[in-house]
Amino acid sequence: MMEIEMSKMQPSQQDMDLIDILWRQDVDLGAGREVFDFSYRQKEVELRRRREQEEQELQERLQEQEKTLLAQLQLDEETGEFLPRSTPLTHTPEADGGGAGEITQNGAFAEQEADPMSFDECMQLLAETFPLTEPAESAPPCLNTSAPPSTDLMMPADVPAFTQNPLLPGSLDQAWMELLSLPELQCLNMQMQETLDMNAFMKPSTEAPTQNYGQYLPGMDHLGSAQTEVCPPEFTNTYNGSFNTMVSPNMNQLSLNVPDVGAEFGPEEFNELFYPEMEVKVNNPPITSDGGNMVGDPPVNPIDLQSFSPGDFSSGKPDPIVEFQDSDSGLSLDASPHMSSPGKSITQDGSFGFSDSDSEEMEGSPGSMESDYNEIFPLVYLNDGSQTPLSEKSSTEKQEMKLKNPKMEPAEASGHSKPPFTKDKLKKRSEARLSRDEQRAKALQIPFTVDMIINLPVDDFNEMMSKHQLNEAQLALVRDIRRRGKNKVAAQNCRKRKLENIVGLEYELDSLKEEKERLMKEKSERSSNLKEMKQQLSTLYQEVFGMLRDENGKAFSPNEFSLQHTADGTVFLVPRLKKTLVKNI
DNA sequence: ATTGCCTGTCATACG
DNA sequence: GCCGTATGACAGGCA
Repeated sequence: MMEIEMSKMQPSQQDMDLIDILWRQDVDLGAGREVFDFSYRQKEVELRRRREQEEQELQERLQEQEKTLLAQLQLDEETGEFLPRSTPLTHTPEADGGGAGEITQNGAFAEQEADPMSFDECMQLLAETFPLTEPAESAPPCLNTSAPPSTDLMMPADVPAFTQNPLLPGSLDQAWMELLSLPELQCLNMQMQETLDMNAFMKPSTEAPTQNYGQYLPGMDHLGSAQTEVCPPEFTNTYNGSFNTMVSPNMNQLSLNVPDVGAEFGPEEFNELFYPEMEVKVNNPPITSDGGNMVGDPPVNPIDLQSFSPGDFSSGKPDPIVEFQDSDSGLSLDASPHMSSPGKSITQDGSFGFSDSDSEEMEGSPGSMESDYNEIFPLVYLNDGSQTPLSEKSSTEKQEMKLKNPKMEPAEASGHSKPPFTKDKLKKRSEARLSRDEQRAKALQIPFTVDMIINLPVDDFNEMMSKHQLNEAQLALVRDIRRRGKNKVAAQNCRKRKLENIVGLEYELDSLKEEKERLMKEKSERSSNLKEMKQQLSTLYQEVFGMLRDENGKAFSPNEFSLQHTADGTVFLVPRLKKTLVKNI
């Protein structure tokens, strides 16, 4: 019993691997890791417990900070603003340099005598002084309702940066820094980071594109950052919504506020908000000392925090999301409507729409016909209608084309039961082949896409051809393309069938071998039985024959007589000579 | 450099 | 006879 309990408490590495695999599989279903991971849940409970304890300490610390903050301020009775006291209590970050982390911009942690004003009084004062900060929150001195972050975040959008409020500079920064530097919150941040990444990955069609265009589209980073600066409310809402859904319920409001900061401010501001100076973070004693029980956990990386901001992911080190570009998602970038959007457009080298293999091919054969074609017709490229010069085509034909294009290359797309790598290679080769034909078609200025040429039914194909005056070379090329395309698919199907036949024959061969083995065994058994029965019959014969006597009580000679029996079981003693005679007769 | 595999293409046969 | 399909054979790319 104890062992079972222990095994439950400490799942083996194999169990953890299994859980991990199952979780990764179920992520698509929207299930979170915590559903499966026992240790994860346990960790959360432990985290919650520790967090409550830390909250207690933080409350006290924040009270201290607020007191020191207010101690440095004096109320301007004309403007109603708090102004720094003339007494130079503050230290600029530069002055602080890499010094003790306790001393920050406003000297929040300066070791001075605290103002006798209570924290509640301070909060009351703050609420009265800053009407923009929604005093309704009037803030019990609890972090969960967290006056500091929320007040900052609720500044109107036209207040450009957090630091522009001279009255609430460093102490709140410091508080947030400390909050985020706590080991538990580091852990939470990392979990949030993971979840955020996963969330972005799981919602590529709705949120991820708008969030990540900046990184997907080189040269458009400025757009991303601009978007960050003037983050539209729906964007922020979307982001918050997605974030809120992914944050575990037991995460307190403090954690929920974090992405708001990122959404409200750009990543730079976000970074500054939490890390006005790296030195402060690095040298901040509470960070390192409090992280004692999280040995090995790296400190919160500003880049990690940056990923909370929806706008510009491109700055700093590569975001994990970037990996998704290379991941084998099974999505064709060429097929993606986003990629054909004006954002990508007819790009730098005019190679819009060409696959990687196309590029490789072009590079691999610099003097080839394809590259020449590319020089001759740099932009007139036939890409599934997006760039086709099909101006004369009727709308019905275009619609037909749109309907038919999605099912192009069916044998390549889905019909194969080959291993994935084979499929990928097949696709790559197919793209290369298509690109050759496309290059040729482009060279001869054929106004159809290769897909159309190959996949249209005969009647439609003929109709299409009849509507365009093509010269001999164009006609020949079009028919070649169609023939090659169809034959290619046929060859693929043929090979597939051949493989299936081989597999089927192998299976049949195995079955026949098994059957043969079974029959041989059965034959052997029957032969053995027959032999045994013959032996028994011989024994019985001799026994019966030996018991027979003639009138004189003499035994019959086996050379002269034999026993024979009929179907009804009657046994006769037959003289051998006689029998021979009878037989002869 | 060789080899085996994969794929595209051609030629041909068949329905 | 045309078209689509099937298949053997060949060539080229690739690991």
